[in-house]
Amino acid sequence: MIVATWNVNGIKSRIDNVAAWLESRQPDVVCLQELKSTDETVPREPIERLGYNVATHGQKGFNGVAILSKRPIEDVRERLPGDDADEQARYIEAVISTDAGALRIASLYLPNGNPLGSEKFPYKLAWMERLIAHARNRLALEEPFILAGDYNVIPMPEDARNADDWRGDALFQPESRGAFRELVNLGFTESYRACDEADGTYSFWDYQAGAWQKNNGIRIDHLLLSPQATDMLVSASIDKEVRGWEKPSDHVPVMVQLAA
DNA sequence: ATGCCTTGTCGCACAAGA
Repeated sequence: MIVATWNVNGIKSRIDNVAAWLESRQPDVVCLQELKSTDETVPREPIERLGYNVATHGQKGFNGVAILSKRPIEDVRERLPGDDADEQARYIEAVISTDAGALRIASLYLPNGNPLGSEKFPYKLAWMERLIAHARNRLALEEPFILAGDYNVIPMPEDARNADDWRGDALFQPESRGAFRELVNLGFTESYRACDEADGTYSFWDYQAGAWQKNNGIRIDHLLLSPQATDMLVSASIDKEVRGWEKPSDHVPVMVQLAA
């Protein structure tokens, strides 16, 4: 089965691209981020027509995450635990039954954190601490579990075409990278890196300054696999050609194939 | 470069993104 994550930068503006990609790639489970829509205004029909169930946690204008699945979506939970005052729609988790048993999957949109010096950077770091605490609890269940989404973290210099351009950016701060490392080191496998894919393939290219044409990208969309999910890992890949489509998102789908 | 695009908003300029 194929499990993917894709920050679509507005589901209403991207619905034709999303439907075309679903139809051609036929993924089993897809985590979406940046819906920029409420639950009521997400265009479900073009997705459901292709055979997908849809679970959304939307928000007007900003954020918003979803899980699409050909199989039934069960036990849906919204919001990351740890801060009841946090109103931003950045996390949804559910359980999906497969031929190999139950798979727990989360779609997350980690805060950007820019600009440094604003309240946004400590919010990002606090959100990462909440994610680490929740992930620790989930790993204790010892089940196949995938944390997929837009992490807004460049893990290593080789995950950027020009790492020096990002030295002053929240996505490449030592604190951001350290928290990401701490998360992975709880026992997750960062699937794309683990599959030893070649450097130079990214998951985001800015709309500005011809970043796509120059391949001036960064790899910030990741699928983290629990040990039980890692046992099923066959391959990892990035559908970078989607960035060259008409009216593209600035992110492209990242995916794993699992033996299930 | 506070720049360069793109999306969404109780639009007619601005916030937010990364």
